[in-house]
Amino acid sequence: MPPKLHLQLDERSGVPVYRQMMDQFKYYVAGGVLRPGDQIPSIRELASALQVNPTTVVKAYTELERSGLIEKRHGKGAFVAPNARAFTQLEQEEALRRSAKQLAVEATQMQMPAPKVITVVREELGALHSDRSGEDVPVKFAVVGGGA
Amino acid sequence: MPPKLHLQLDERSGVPVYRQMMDQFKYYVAGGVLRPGDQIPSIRELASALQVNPTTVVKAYTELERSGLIEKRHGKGAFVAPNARAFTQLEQEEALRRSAKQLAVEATQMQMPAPKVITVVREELGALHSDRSGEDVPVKFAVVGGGA
DNA sequence: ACTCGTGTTTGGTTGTTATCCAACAGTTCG
DNA sequence: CGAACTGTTGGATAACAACCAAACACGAGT
Repeated sequence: MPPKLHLQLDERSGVPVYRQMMDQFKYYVAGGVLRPGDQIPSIRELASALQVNPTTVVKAYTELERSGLIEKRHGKGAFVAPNARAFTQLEQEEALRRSAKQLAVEATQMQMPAPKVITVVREELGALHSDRSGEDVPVKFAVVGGGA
Repeated sequence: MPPKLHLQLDERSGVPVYRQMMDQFKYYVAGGVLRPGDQIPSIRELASALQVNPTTVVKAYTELERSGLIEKRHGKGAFVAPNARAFTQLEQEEALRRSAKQLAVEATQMQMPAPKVITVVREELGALHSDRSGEDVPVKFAVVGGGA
């Protein structure tokens, strides 16, 4: 029972596409949305859905497999590895801290007051939480361009 | 009177170094820390301080000049362009929204509750605000590795 | 067997990123 | 002038990212 995934690529971020895909699978596993044994999109399927080259997905999946997070099975598909485990709350915090730090650096350089930063973050969180469209739509994966 | 800058490179972010440098100069100008006419580090000086190749700084400066944010003057140095202006509060919010969105995506994928996200953001903001060491140190630019 | 969807592999092309080295040229000051 | 800064330019190398295309191999179903 693979859950609905919502992978989001930002072309203008400068971050390699395969890295973005890797990161987001990691987050899904870290948060327990994706659990051991769950099937994830096939290489061709994901490549098609995200409009990227299949070899790019291959690279992401290969790296994820090398790190032990997923398993590719010839002829069957790709699955979350049996021993892949969700992060503890502490680990999740540390994982999120990287992005939070980047945000903090930018905000500080712009001399933006903390309350305003918090407001923006709240808004973005809210935007995603309310974005539960596609929940019972017959689409497994939604591609959302960078939003800009 | 160029203010003290605190440029921070994260090698593991996947974002090209010259892009990181560009972004941070943009933020400093956006927030009014860097103002028109202010001198910014020379190419060689910045390259040395951040331990990157001078040509990498050249690329960043050239792009920034092309976008009208700075000016390079042969033999004299690099300066914030006369017509470079700080962002309005609304523009600052929009600029920060990009990073905030990325943070929100990750948090959501990890199913992290909003309050916990806010807490982490607050902590990182606080860490930078208290990090005023090097304020009156005879160093113009501090290099801070990705922090991890 | 056949077919379809799966992962696998190979080779090539294109463009980007970043490095290193070297030389040239403008500015300022002693 | 000469020294010490500055930006400018060119060539070369290496690694990486992403694309494209074609073929090969495994699994499950008909």
